[in-house]
Amino acid sequence: YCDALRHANPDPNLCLGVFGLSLYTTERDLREVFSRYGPLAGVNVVYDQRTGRSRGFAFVYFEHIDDAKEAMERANGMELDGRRIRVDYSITKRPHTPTPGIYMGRPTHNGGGSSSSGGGGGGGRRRDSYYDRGYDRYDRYDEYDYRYRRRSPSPYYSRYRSRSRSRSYSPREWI
DNA sequence: GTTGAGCGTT
Repeated sequence: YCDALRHANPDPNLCLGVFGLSLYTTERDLREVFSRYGPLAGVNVVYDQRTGRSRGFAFVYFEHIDDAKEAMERANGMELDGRRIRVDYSITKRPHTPTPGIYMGRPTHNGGGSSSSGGGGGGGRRRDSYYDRGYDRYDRYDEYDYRYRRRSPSPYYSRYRSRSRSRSYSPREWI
């Protein structure tokens, strides 16, 4: 998407990215502003996982594409909480599926292993192209590692394995 | 009310 960001504007889309926000602009504030252009399907301010503060950008989902278009044009450059905001059609459509950040399936020694990769066996949800976008950049093991180091060698393997039956995810899908 | 260029988790 670097290309898309550098060059042309992303294609019109129900999801708008709003950037340059004040740290104090809330989803409610955004909803107030953007619902002027039409019904919203949702608003998501992106927060820093550690501090809990806004990262200064958000995503606004419209229900109708023409409302999204109008909002894009009218709200782009508007001032909000003392900041001039940028509004674009979103490139990414949705957040990544949250993962514990560690591979919890069985190691796939023998090449053939169980069913195909990429889909995963156990009937877990299949990843579609939405979820794959930008995946390798963000869903790194490293991002989560800081929470888990200094613990026993494989705490999650044992903990989650025992629980996994009652949970909805399929271990082999985690990274 | 740190900022500040940014396309994503609670």
